Amino acid sequence: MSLQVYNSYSRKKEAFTPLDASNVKMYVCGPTVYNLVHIGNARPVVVFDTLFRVLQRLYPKVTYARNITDVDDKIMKVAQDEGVDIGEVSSRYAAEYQKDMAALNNLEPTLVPYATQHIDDMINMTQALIEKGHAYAAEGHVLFAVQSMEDYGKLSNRSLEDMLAGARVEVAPYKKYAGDFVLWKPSADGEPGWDSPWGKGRPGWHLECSAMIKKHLGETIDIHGGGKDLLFPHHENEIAQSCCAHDGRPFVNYWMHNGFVNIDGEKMSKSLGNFRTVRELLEKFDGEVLRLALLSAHYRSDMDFSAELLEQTKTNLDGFYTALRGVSEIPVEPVNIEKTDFFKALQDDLNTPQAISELHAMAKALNKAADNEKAELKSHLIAAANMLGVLQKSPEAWLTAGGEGDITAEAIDALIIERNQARSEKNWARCDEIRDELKAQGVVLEDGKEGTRWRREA
RNA sequence: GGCGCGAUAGCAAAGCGGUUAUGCCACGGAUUGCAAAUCCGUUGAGCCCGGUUCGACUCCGGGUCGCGCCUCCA
Repeated sequence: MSLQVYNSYSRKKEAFTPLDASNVKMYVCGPTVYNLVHIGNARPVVVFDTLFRVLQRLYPKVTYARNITDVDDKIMKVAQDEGVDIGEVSSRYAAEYQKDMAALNNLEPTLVPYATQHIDDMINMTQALIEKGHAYAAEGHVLFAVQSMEDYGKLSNRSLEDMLAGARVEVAPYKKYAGDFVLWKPSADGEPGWDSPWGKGRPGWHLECSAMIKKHLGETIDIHGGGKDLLFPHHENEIAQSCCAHDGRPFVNYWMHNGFVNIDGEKMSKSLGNFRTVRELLEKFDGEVLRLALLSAHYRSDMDFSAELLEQTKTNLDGFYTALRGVSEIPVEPVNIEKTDFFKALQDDLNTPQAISELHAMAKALNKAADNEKAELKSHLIAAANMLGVLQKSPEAWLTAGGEGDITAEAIDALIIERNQARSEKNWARCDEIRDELKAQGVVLEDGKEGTRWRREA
């Protein structure tokens, strides 16, 4: 079976057929960089990074772009509060974002376009939209006239009437129609801005994605991803801008949206304040734990992020690493995982829970394997885990890594030597004493055929 | 008000119109000086009410509850 993806636009699972199989094009909405990101912001990154890995396995070349929004009112507010230039705020948090995403084993996208480096492209697109009768200038603003587009609202499945009926915002006086949205807005003195045919100003939020996609990936791309809260208005407006600027030619063939990360059943969001930053979670949990936890639910469903989930995920990873530790001397050989149930699960609209279940089956098979089967089974497990972006560390390092204040490896080894001496003398009382002492410090001893191993337990 | 999503065992979470999901936890057994790890096994499920069907957790209808979008948001 080939790759199937759920397309938000058709609201159906569809077979994936790229426009150009020699170069698949994917774009995912990145962050607005004005503070540290929370774990909910990390979900689309991990999800589409995983899809990126799957696509790379299936196609010779995949061009994956994930933008950075570095001009925005929230960035301006932070800059003003700190008395610095917006560039200082945005470059600082873009760097922090890069750091957090790398800690979650996300690959670098092929392209990371920045909004402020595409102002000309945005102005050009805005001009084209005005010329084609889809936009108008008013009081220093340029607005997109949604009524000029027949299919407006199709992605988010809503009609203009319905939207306006439920509108909770006042309509700006310069809008000809309440649903029109801003392509370009004026900047006051002291606010960041760029010269344009409509005066000094800055782009509206939706415009950058349309302009950057056109510039770097072309008029029509294969996959566009993001959180489901972007369906409306962001992605709806992107479609409007791009399709209308390109005389109705298709913009995106497959729209994909991930569900939310919840805390206590409620959406985590910066505005609600109930968020957990990736940075603070990384203090307690390895990036692989966060990543596997995010992949433990199907990407389209909402998931609750709890300490229990993370602890359970940590236990699972310990299990995988324990299986690998037992075969650490066995070399990895090249294997083809495309025919495995694991890879089939990923090809079925990125069914990561199913894939993880297959990972458990692989680990179990490895644990039970005869010596002559181990190399192949180990190689399969590692190749599969690579596809999910986990099990990237050495088992030894994973299982023995300690934090500050933990008993040192040297001290543990010394006690093990003493205990082995006691064992040879059958001094079981002393043996158990040492075991208990280490256990109290979170260290578990495992007596095996080839001597005593140890690992740390949370 | 409009549009949409979900409800699966103690917890997490999939597939599937009929045959064990899986993981964590719990319990039993093998193994071990004792453990750990591992293996084998057990308990335990599908919100409610109808309908379709030989048969429904799975399809259809109606409820109930929870969540989301319609405003910045991954």
